[in-house]
Amino acid sequence: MTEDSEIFDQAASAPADERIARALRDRILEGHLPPGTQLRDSRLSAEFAVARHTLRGALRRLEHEGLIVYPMHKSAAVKTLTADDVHEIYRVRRALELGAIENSSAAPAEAFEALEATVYAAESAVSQEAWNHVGTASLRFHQAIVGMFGSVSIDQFFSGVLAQLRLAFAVMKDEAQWQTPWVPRDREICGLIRSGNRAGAAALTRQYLDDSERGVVDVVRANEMNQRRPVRRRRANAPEGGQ
Amino acid sequence: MTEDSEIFDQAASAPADERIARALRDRILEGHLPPGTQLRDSRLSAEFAVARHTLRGALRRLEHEGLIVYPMHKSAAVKTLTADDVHEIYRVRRALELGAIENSSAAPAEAFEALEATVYAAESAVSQEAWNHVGTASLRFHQAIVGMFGSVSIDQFFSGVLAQLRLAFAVMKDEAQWQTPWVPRDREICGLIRSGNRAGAAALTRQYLDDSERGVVDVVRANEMNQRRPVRRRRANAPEGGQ
DNA sequence: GCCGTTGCATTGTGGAACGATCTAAGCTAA
DNA sequence: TTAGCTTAGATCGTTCCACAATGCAACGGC
Repeated sequence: MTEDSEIFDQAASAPADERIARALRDRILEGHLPPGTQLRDSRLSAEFAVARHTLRGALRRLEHEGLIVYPMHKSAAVKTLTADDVHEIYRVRRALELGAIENSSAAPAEAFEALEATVYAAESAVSQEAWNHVGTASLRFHQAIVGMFGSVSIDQFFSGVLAQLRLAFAVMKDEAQWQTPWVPRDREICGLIRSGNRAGAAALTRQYLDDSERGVVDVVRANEMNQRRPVRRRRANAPEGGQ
Repeated sequence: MTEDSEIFDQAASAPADERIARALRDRILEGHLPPGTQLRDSRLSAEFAVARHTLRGALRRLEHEGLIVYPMHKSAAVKTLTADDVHEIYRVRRALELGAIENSSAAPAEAFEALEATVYAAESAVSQEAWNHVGTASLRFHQAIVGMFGSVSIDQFFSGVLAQLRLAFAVMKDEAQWQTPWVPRDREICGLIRSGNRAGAAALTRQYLDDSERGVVDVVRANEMNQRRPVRRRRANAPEGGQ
């Protein structure tokens, strides 16, 4: 309810560049704009019916969030994760998630409730076979882990990092089957944290992150192989594949 | 040398947004633009001889870094830290600095060398009585602590948080005398980390952060008292005090 | 087949303009 | 006098247009 009204407010009164950034972000994270898709500002400004300046502002936002790259004098493009990017993401995950678990004795009760709620949501998504929500729900659990720090800036930062991780999910053929096995492990970690077994939870999480990183790197590497042949741009006024 | 050329390159070829953002950031962090200073885009665009669009881009950057506030339909202004802001900053510092210390066994040797170098730089600043550099040098030590994670994104994030902290330093009357006492404590923490005494280093750092937070909150609170009477804007074409 | 040249698309930035909105001054009325 | 309303000006948010700078791809010479 409060969340609905908040979304509505932002959609209505937010500045145009933020609205457009949100729209593009959604398209990217839903996988409708696969990594590598070129985002030409003239085309997008026409599509969203805003001036080029405004659209560029939205692209700058997404660039800062790490969802797109925006080189000088070149088109913006949806970021294609490299293996190094994935390693960096998991460096952050290890630092923050393990740190938050070590520190979980200082977390308030609400934070533990939030953990439970997110795991339950992920399990619900699995049982309802809402496969495309499973990955997001699982990430929300890990967001809740880091949320135990109680710091809004860390939450925002980590949220951006996980958004980048979803770039990798977006190119998976069968995301559902890849995501599902992690949920029981989330449940187990959640239980250990709530029971106060910090060392156990940390050990399990470390293993979880190692396994997950390996898996994601494999996907990214496989994709690198596929995209060895560079997609060449159309000349003149050809209608451009990627939407 | 390499750093010089890098700075030169950026100053020459970087987009105008970034150049101006850098200039304003420097002015703010040096204390030339005290918190609360209004940053009117029309005036600044004239001053920097760029279009308003370009300048607004720079302001958006600084807004994202948390150095200025930029409300809808109101002037941007240098951020005035509240006590809550300070608490948030120290939540981040506790999470990352203590986490990095706990994790320091996994850090490479270079990271320990970097620690040593930054502490030495701070001590040099003290002995050379370069008072206005002491605070920056000390913060660089803490940046180096977090650097032990080996994650560039965490480094960037933490760098932004410490920049916000410098907003509080900027309003201090005698920053030098405030900063100096912390350097010996930095030295002690550095020694404990390098000797592998993680628990000791963590305990000392925790106490350090508690003391530091108290001090900064006092400064911020005192400033809040002073600024109870709002500075009213000039009408018409009065030349505006700030900068 | 390789390499420089050239032309076009696209980006980077500047400038002017207009409506929207906020702030402050001025005015009216109790 | 003072509270409240009105109004004018300043500033922001956005758009449109223009032009130089840059990069990319096709073209042509060797």
